[in-house]
Amino acid sequence: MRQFARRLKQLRVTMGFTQSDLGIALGNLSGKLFSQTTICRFEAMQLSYRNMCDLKEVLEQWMVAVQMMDDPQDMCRPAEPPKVEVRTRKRRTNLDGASRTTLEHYFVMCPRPSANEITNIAKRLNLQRDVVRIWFCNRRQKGRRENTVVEDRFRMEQMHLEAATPGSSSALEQNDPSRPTIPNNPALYVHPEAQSHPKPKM
Amino acid sequence: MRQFARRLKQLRVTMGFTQSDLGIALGNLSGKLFSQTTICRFEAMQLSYRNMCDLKEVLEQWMVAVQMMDDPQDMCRPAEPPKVEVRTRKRRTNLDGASRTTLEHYFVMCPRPSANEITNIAKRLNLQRDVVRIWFCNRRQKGRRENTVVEDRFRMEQMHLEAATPGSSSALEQNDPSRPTIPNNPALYVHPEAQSHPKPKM
DNA sequence: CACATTTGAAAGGCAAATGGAG
DNA sequence: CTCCATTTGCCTTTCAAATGTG
Repeated sequence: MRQFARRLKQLRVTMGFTQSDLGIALGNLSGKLFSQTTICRFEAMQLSYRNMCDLKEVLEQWMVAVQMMDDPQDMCRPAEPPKVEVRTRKRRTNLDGASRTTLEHYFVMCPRPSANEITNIAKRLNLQRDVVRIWFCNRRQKGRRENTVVEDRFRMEQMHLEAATPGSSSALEQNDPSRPTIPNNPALYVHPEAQSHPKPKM
Repeated sequence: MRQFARRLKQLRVTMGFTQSDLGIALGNLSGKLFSQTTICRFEAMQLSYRNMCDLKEVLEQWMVAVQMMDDPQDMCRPAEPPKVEVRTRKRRTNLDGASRTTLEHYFVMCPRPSANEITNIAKRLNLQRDVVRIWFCNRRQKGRRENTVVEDRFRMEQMHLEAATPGSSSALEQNDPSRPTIPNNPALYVHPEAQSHPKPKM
């Protein structure tokens, strides 16, 4: 896998593609378009193993296709316009600060609005209903997460206090596989292959 | 100006364009294509005043064009392929870690290689000659910059020492308009209009 | 070439969108 | 629909490549 990521990057660069270009190329090659960010993560192996595997497939397709290309340089770059309209994933909405504040306001008043309420809020903010619905879902999720973290901290403090019995003060502090300390992407544990290799840093 | 930036962003968002989209749109509208980064900076007013003014022109063009568009949503998005070939600015080369290290190595040996040496290095690294030449230019520039900073620090320390004569210990320390402490973009001082407004933060 | 400036590729933060299960 | 885990991307920022002027 690590192998593959490396090869991919190499090919990409020698073909003069940016991560962004590649993402677009995937789009009008197999209909699955990706952002520069995702390509970046793939190359840096910052995705879950599953995720890596899924992406690997389309990327493989691309690698084959590109090498057969007559015009070695670009060709995939300008993004064919008439092609597929398979845009499956909805474009990420970008809520502006104002909308966010308002939503937040609604949230504190009622974190779980009814279908009707959602519709109203959406109308008032001039947003798609689903955007609002999803926002509340995500917002709740966030709240829960934060609570969890707090609890965890609390729990940890307790543990520390209780562990105040100096039995074996060996520096094995960070041996707690039950909560890996990784803040954001909790899925990113260890890839099956990833054994030692303490981050080659490049 | 601040006004304009705000209006631009608003229009962009309501038209469903991302910063990236807009950059591309400018490309196949007036031939001057910009990265998402630049658009971001414009909206955040993080460019020099001059720079802002220059960009403002093309952006104005876009604002007009978009509003006349039949298809309000996209249309400018897919990036027309046959259009202009005016790609003036060279695509930014992305040197990989290895090349960089090697170049750095050459640099310590000889920070100012002759034309021939440059050609050789380029050949050896399989890079465009100009890329190498420019790299050395920029590298020297960086070196100088760092030296300057170091010297400045040194100078400041001296000043502090000398200022040990407590004559008027009023807290006017940070009144040194000759060196504004801004590390990166030294051109980004204050826009003519920018008066107070201590960063609206959004 | 030096120096100032413009500009962008890649990476990071935050969170919007998806998908499976209830 | 909700919860929860996960995928994915918009905007941002950093570092430096490219440009322009003298």
